[in-house]
Amino acid sequence: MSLRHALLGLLVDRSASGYDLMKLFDTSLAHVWPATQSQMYGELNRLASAGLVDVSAQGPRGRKEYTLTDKGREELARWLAAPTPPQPRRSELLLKVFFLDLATGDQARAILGERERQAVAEHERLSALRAALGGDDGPLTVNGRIGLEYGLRLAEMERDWARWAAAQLAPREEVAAAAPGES
Amino acid sequence: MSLRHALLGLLVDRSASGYDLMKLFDTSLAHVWPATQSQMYGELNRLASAGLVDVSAQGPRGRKEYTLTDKGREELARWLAAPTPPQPRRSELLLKVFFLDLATGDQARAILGERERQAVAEHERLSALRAALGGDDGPLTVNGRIGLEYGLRLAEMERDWARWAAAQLAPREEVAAAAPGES
DNA sequence: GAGGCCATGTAACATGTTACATGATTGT
DNA sequence: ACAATCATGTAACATGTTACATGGCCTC
Repeated sequence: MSLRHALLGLLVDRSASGYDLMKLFDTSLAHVWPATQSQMYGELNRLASAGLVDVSAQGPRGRKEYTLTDKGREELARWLAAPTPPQPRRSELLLKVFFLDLATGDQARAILGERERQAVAEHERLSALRAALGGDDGPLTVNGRIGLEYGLRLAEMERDWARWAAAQLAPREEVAAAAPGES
Repeated sequence: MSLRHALLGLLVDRSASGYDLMKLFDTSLAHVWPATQSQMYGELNRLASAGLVDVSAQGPRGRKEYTLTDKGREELARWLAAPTPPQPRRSELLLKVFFLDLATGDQARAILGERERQAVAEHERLSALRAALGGDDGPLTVNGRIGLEYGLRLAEMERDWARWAAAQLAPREEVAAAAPGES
């Protein structure tokens, strides 16, 4: 239920409408906690009902500006202090790897090769982002850099793993390729 | 919708009941694709309706043994050959990191320290598992080792990242700690 | 006055979790 | 006969996705 905390967090140093929060999300949190527009408007209403935010102003087109309440601030603090259980990862890639012997050698190489490319692309994307951050060192930038670093390291790890895994596959193929020639 | 493919995959080289599949899951796939009992029975019924599996035998206590059909085999092959889109990661840890400046220094250190411990524990668990696999080299063991290696590398990456991140935090603290003394 | 953005919402559906319900069979 | 295990299922709820609906405001 952490979309709730993401929204509370964004409201800490500014009041904003659902629409504003959506935009903020897309340019910041989207990569660690994707959420759709539907979800956000729904959650904001629930947040208001629960008294964690207030509708502090009504604007032009039915615009509702939300402001964090003390109760909301408390909830956010509680969440930050609470343990973060390791969440079970659901990975389609690893599921395919589990059944890799059901695929042809070409398919297996394609699966790993594709992931390697994806990881490289992701790494480049994040590198560019980090470069754009520049030498700033405000608290927000420090946080951002720490999160970014996670993504960079993950991408490197996946890239290297995919290469390694493809190499593990190779011997099997040599055997399969040699056998028909020998018979 | 990959629970479906996980079940099809498990049925490739054996027929089994829902109960059997549940057990198999818990001792193998659970770490890459967690699923509950409820979900599996439901999915098996849907799989049977769709003609991807057959109820090949009925046993003692209403036991239904499922067997993969040709259509099911095709669907599995199709899935393996289809691209694996990188799935957006939803990470509560990274969400907290994003808001790390809202926490006290102690809280921030606790969050990262806890993750470091979790990563170390996970690494130990997987190391033990790998040791138990031994020197076998059947196709299943090769797959298993590749998946395991992913987990090991991920755990190492998280451990190192958490240490690095904690170090990034330190300067901020020194400033905060030094300032009162200077005044 | 038209197109683009601002702004919020609903409906239908898919997926996943927890808890509960029910009962048969097997081994001791 | 009792407990453990086998075996399947339903109900309620939470979360998340996609698509659609509706309309106001602003700028050119």
